[in-house]
Amino acid sequence: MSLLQLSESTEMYLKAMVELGLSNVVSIGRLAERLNVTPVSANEMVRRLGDQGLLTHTPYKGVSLTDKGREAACDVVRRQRLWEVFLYEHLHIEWAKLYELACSLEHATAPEVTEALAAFLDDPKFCPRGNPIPAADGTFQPLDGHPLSTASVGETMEVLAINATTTDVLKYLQERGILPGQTIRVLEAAPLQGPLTLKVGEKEVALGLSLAEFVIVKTE
Amino acid sequence: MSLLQLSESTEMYLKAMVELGLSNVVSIGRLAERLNVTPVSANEMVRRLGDQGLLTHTPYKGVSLTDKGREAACDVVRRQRLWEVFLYEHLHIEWAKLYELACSLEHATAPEVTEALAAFLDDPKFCPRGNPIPAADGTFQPLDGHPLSTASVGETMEVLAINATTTDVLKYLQERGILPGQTIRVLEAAPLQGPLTLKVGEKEVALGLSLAEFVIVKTE
DNA sequence: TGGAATAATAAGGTCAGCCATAACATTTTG
DNA sequence: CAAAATGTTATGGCTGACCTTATTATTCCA
Repeated sequence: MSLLQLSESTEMYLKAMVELGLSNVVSIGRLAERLNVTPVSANEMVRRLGDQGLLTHTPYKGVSLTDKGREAACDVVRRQRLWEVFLYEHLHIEWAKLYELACSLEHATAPEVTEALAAFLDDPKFCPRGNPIPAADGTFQPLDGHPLSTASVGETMEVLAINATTTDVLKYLQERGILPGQTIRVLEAAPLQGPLTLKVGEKEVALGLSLAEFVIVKTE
Repeated sequence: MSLLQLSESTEMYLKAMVELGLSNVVSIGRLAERLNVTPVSANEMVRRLGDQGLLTHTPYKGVSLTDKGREAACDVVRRQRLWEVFLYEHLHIEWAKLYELACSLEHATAPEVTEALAAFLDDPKFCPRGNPIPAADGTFQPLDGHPLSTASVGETMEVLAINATTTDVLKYLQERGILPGQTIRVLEAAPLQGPLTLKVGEKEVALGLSLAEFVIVKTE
């Protein structure tokens, strides 16, 4: 079990690493973008986290989690997603706000509260955005899916999860019916990184590629 | 409704002001002691909070909340105590740890979560330590009681609330059966600020005066 | 292969909320 | 009423996590 005292900022970096792909090498730029800091700041912070043994940074290549970092990160993500479940299922908080509200709570949650919460919620396996919840022992089964942005025209898919975090993006997707469980089909992909045209339920929806990255789908 | 963004530290100062007596003039020293900072730091911070219009400081006399400060403080205390109820009633967290664990959560709680939580808990009026929970509209009915430290020999009283916050103090009192609802009698008060000897249930308990300050009682 | 994009590094700045030390003011108390 | 306790103010310092600006290094791609 992890015994480290992670700062709030550290937790955000770790969480971002998981959200950008648990085992991926992530560029400083992408990390900075996700965390809304400048690349220079991300670089500094990555050095600090490297010093703490949480991740490794290969200059000009990118960043990846160490085993220690992965463990800590899973713990953080577990807390985050458990709170999402609680806020949604029991407090009936608006779907699009779950991430942001759960995020603040996550940073403030002691291990015993995490586990008591998990028990209270009956050990849920997925958060309301469709993402898997790491287990108490640190095991974590990433989704068997891929971003909608990599889908090809004609494909019919099921939305597994929404990987976005900001309320506005979540609201945007929700308003268009792009939610976990939904079936969608790619009707058209505009050239030059243009938007996708999707069939979502009965409706046709245009979706920019960068938004499509947040939508994790599984081809049926 | 309060619209200010209060820092965590600010919230702790406001909370301490309520806990030391909503309408009392509190000395910098007492505040510093409760918050575990040096008097110099408390002084600085009090100046900052004064600048924000949350409290007034009369040099050499003490500090008291302004109306604005009282409103903000009640809000903070409401969140704190609602979380205590949740942690106790639903997550079955150890009584003595409630304050500390709820404290972290409190700082991370958005207004909509507070109100959804209150509804979920069915608008409780008291926290597990016996303290009243301020209402959503800011009204707050302090307890009609006084600290055990001011009781006189022979008095029989009911414990209304425990005003302590640290886990060790709460645990100490719990171990001696000094809990809300309990009836106690002062058998003896040692001179020179010495300890009280109490009858708690069947047992005799010695309790230092400074601990007795945390025990709010009502003479029967 | 050379220019664009991306990344790294350096230097210096900000801000909140603490700390210590020290000098000085006021209040309480014995 | 004097000494002790308490409170105030000033100065300077620290830390974490950001920021900007500027220079330099590397990688990617056309």
